Amino acid sequence: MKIDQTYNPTEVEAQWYDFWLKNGYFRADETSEKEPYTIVIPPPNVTGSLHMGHALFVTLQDLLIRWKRMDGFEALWLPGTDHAGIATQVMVERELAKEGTDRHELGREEFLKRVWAWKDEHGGTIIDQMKHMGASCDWERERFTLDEGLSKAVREAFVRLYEDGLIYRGERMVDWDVIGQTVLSDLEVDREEEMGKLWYLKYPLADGSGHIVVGTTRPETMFGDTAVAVHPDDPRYKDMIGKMIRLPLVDREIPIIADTVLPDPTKGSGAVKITPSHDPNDFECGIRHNLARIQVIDFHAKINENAPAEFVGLDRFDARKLVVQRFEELGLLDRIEDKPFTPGRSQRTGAIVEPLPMLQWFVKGEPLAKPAIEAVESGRTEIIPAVWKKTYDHFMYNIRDWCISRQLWWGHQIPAWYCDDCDHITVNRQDPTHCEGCKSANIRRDEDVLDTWFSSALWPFSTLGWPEKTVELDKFYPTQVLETGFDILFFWVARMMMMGTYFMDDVPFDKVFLHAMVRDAEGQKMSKTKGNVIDPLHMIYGAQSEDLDAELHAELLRQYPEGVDAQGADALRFTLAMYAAQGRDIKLEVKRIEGYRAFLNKLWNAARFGLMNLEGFEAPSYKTFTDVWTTEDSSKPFVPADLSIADQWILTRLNQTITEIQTELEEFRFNEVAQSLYRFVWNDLCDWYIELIKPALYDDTPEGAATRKAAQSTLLFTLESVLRLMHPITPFITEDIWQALPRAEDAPKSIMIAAFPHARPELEMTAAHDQMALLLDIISSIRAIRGETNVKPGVVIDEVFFVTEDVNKRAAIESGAAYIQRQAKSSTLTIISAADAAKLEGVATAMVQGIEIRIPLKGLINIEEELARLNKEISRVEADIAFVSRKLSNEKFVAKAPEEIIAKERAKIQAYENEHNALLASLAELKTLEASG
RNA sequence: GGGCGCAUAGCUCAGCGGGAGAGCGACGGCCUUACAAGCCGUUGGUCACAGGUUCAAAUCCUGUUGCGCCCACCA
Repeated sequence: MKIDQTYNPTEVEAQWYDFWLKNGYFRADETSEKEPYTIVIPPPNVTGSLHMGHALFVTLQDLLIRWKRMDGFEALWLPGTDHAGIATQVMVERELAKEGTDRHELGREEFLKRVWAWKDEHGGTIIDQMKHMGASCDWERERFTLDEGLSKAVREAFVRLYEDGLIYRGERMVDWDVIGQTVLSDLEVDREEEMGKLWYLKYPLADGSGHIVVGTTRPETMFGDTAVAVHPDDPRYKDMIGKMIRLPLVDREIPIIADTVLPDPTKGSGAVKITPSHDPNDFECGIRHNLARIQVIDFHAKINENAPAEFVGLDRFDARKLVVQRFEELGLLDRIEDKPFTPGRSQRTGAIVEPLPMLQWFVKGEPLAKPAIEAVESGRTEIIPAVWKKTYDHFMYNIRDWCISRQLWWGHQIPAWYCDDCDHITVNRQDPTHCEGCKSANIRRDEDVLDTWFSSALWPFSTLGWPEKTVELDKFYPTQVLETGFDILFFWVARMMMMGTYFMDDVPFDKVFLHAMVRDAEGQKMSKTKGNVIDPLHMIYGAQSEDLDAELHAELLRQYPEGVDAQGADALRFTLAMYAAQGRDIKLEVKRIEGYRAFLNKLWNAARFGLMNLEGFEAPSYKTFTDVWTTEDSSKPFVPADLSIADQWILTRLNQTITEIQTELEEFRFNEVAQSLYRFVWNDLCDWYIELIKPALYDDTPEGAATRKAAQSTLLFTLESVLRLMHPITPFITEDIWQALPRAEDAPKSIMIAAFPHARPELEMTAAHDQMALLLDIISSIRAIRGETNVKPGVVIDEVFFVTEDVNKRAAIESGAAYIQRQAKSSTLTIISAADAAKLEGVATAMVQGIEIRIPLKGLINIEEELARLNKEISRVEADIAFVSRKLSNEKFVAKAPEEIIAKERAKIQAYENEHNALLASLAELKTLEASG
């Protein structure tokens, strides 16, 4: 049982995933008696590949699942992928374009075959990559939003919502993606402010009595104007209401109408051109006044034949220029103002969307939102961090109907049939053969598919077999936690809440944990154009410079021209957990991943040290040793004999760490979990405990056998326990080491099915812990004197004196002398009285927990240095005294502060004064010594 | 236009009523038989600014400034 001399993450991580998989440890049993703990994965795009955002959610969700699995729950992490309508379709279309064809030439059926082929070829990539992260998903339950079962769920949901009047088809103003050739929902349109212009155009009155000026940001839409609206109370235009305008360029007459809703006398010229076909406001205004709708921009953003000949076929922005030019030529351009505005852009294609009135399918927002709001309000579902609740509420209270139809082929085709002979629409669970209204066989199915997010909204129950009443659904719904990024709070989380409460009559999850966004070290979003992408797989397996893309990874190459070393999935996971403080951007630095790999190397070496010193050590039976974690039963306490105070100290620290981690996990404070582990492993276990027990371990005499065995037991127990605590974050290295540790026959086969530690009262050995803590303080203090007075590390200090009247402390020093001697490189330790201390000449002094430490110099210590050190100490203590006495002399403080605070301050000042006196005495002696040469 | 968040050590961030913490960096010293991917020590901060509440404020309240994000039919 040995492990390699150096920690090689790639080697360590190679074998264990298959081992876990083969043993079926990831499988969740729906018939189990155990309490369920379910997380559904946020399904990544099926054609995507792993990025840092995925790496973060895999880390956090796997952490939760592995923890709960070890903790005795029936843990289900349900994986799957999303068909990602537009994204996937666009990729295949791009491929077709290279072949010089397109989907229309291919036809719907052939095209879909191509997409499925693409999916089959590339769809496994991201799943495979998640496995490299260590994801312990129940792969046997992997789902795909377009698979048979989920398609059935989508169909059922659509039909039911339609039957219940919550889905309707209607003509509404929608945002059209002129590149993607589909409508988009509000959420898929991004708005970013840019500088634009506001053109003031003169529209001549038909009777020749003058003109009216309208302001517009979109002059090219004027071909579709069907009115100009003014406010009835606007004195400037009162007399013009009812008059006709002769619309320039198109030579058509349109009325000036009075409208109280739209025109704002303080904005623009106060008169608004009305283009019902190309502006949402104008659309509404058109309905109010029964205005005609003339579409002048087509679906490819070109001017159509409703405009004068010279404009037909022009791109809308070219047309804009020409319109302005013609107006200027006609002397009808009043003026131009600069004006910032925010055009809507398609999130996917970047195209400036064109608002158009179209017949589309919608889901009603309000009735579905109500119970979802209620669920969060009542605390049934808790959103963490709580700040997001406001955002959720704001969205839900202002929810708008959701446009769910898309003019794509890749997706769930809408189950609606239109009749050519009557206007009946058939919506059915089964494909109909004829019209439900007139029985005609001339029916056509709606060509459109559903928004991808419609199927995602059903994910927490569709993946468990809904609409069938399955055992899985019964066991695992509602899920316990939804863990995802806040960027899809509206797209996904809110909609799952709505659909879950509607179809399942219960929320889809108890808790929603929203994590931060992973960005680069400067806080910039990772993107190809910025060249700041950090690929998780490069971090895990390393990347030679030639593996890196000059464009994509420009920043990384700048930092690491030679490429990066393999850091391992464990180091990446530990780093991401460490970064996962609530409600913040994650500014990922490669250096930090390297730092945590060093931490894992530290753990590795601690284990190696353990193994080297456990040779021949027989592990006690699992049932009586490490198995203490499986039970709260105190009849099975952990009681190795002959524990040293160092042993008791580390066990107490371990127990304290377990307590901390328990709370931190429960409260999703993953960064603190990682921090507690880091501190315990590095500072407590490695820096102190291992050093403290070396003499005991190296002692193979018969007299030392008992303490040696106690140290071995404690070391093994501590290592074994901390591996379990770390396993949810760093599964590979912990398994690898754990498998190498001595174990009894009856131990479990894998750490991942071992029990997660809970704090145990019998490990809280306070007296020994405090005694050891005192010794550690003393050691640190002597080391500090050595360091600051330039005593060479190799030099042994002959004599160290301790002054204290406290019997307990005297006993502690006496019994712990060996620790001090070794750790602080000192030989003779003597406890003396204050009177004898006064006789010492030329000593360095320090104060620890009321104990004076005095080290005679005798050429050992540099006097200059010691004087400097003393003076620094003295001014520090004087500042402390001043601070506390100021507080204590404040009458109000003494009158109003709680008793224990005051008592604490009194004790403090006492201690400071003692220290001060000792230091002053030492200073005086030192000066005498210096004077005498 | 409305809403939310953030300003703490050179850097990245914890802390969120009782005397400012970590990691990295910097500086000094060590190849001490687990680890130089290491060990020992040191340094480093008007906790953005201005008021207020309190015996006590980095922490609570108000305002200011600077960044960031979200929502909004934005002539």
